[in-house]
Amino acid sequence: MAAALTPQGEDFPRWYQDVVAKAEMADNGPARGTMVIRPYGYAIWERMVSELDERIKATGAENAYFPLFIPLSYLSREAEHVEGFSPELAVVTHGGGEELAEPLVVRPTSETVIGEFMAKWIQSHRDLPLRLNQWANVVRWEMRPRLFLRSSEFLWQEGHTAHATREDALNYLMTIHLNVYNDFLVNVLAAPTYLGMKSPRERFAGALNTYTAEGMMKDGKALQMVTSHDLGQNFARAFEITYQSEDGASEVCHTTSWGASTRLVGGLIMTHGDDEGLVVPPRAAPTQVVVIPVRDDDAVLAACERLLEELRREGVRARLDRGRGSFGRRVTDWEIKGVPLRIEVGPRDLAEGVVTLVRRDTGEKSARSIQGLGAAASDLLEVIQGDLLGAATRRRDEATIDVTGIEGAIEAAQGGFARLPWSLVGEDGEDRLNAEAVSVRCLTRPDGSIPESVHEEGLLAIVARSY
RNA sequence: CGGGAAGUAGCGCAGCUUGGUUAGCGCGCCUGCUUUGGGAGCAGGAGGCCGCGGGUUCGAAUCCCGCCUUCCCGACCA
Repeated sequence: MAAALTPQGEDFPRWYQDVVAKAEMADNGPARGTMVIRPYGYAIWERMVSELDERIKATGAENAYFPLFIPLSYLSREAEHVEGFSPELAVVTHGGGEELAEPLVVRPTSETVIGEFMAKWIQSHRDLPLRLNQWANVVRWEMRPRLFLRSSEFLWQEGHTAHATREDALNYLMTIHLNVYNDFLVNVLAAPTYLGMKSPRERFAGALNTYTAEGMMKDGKALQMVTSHDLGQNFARAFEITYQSEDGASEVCHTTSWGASTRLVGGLIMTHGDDEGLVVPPRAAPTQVVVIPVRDDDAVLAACERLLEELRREGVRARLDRGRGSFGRRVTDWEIKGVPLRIEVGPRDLAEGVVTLVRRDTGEKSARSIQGLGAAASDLLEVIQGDLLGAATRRRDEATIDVTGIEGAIEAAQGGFARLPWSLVGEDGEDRLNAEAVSVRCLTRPDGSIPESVHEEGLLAIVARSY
């Protein structure tokens, strides 16, 4: 059988492109850096949206929508913010056939507009905390676009909150980072990460601190999966987001922002994919089980239909694939798309009262009784979910090497992550790493927990090549 | 944006060096028949502004200039 995809070991970037194309996830758009997300890719994104949205709402945030066009002057109000973003801004100078009095930027992120309206809506401590989230597209001009990983326009969720105290802001931010993002990454995407704080040079423009979750891709490079920012009072001062406290004094709010984007789809591909294609963890899969009749035979099709109904009764997202080409063709098509579990139904199976189950992650085949198959499939999906997390965690741990200096870190980063004391890095060390295309991905405590400050004693730096 | 490579049918490519009939091949697609337990077989068929624009020439996929897009390596980022 000819390989459908370039093997990962031969050329990983090429493998990635092949998967995106052959699994029918996305195409390049006509303008440089733009992306057309095809139904299958979008269905995976919708699974992510649904899981994230549910968790976000559970923390008390509400969805809203702010405009795509932002007056350029808004960006300028926070000095570091505009400086950080100006290289990647798309600016609209004309509208209705005339030059605009003030240029509009196409939102690269919405701290500024949302800040403006928070200032308007927040009067009293009784209005706090204000917790907003929006699902939107944003534009950041990219020099080197890659489907899902770096596109000039992408989809994301951006949360923005305002709090009375710094303590409340930080507590909430940690709830988002751990109970929303990390829970989603671990339990839905089966993607273990290193949680930590960004080094000063890697943090968001205008933030006091940025928290990250760094995933390890199968080629050993890091991908920032999500981001959460402690904005302190920087934006609150710039946009005059203030409130009157219980004792009547005027106080400046503390704000946060946090986001997760369509980049997660790229992260999913590179976390679990193999030489046969995509591997989607069951909880992230739009289709969890595909039922394939081995031949178009009335008895077989009838059995498939009954099976499909039973699976759906068990809450399994299942579909039937019939008639589209040969059996082998259908099998490989679904393998490339990474559907977690395949059920093959043929006359020989039916004669014995069984069907054949095939796991996408291991390729393992087993015959199971048709009786109670819905529940059995549902259980197996959970096993697969757990096994994928286990395998990804082992890969991450095995490819993380403790080193004692910059040289060792650069060497280790050729095939995975390196971990070393942050005190050994410093400005100079970070320069040397960056010169070798290696960067400090995050700072963590020795026990893996997230520091409160980059100045804490004993922090470790996780360094790697990255996307 | 700097360095490198490339754009010819939906996808992958040949043709270009040395301009010259209806621009080919594999896969895919359509029709029919036979098939179907791991990318099916036979027969017939459809599909091309040769990336875009300009130039040279009697004549351009082929030579020259500009632009656009894609891929790889760097600096920037979700």
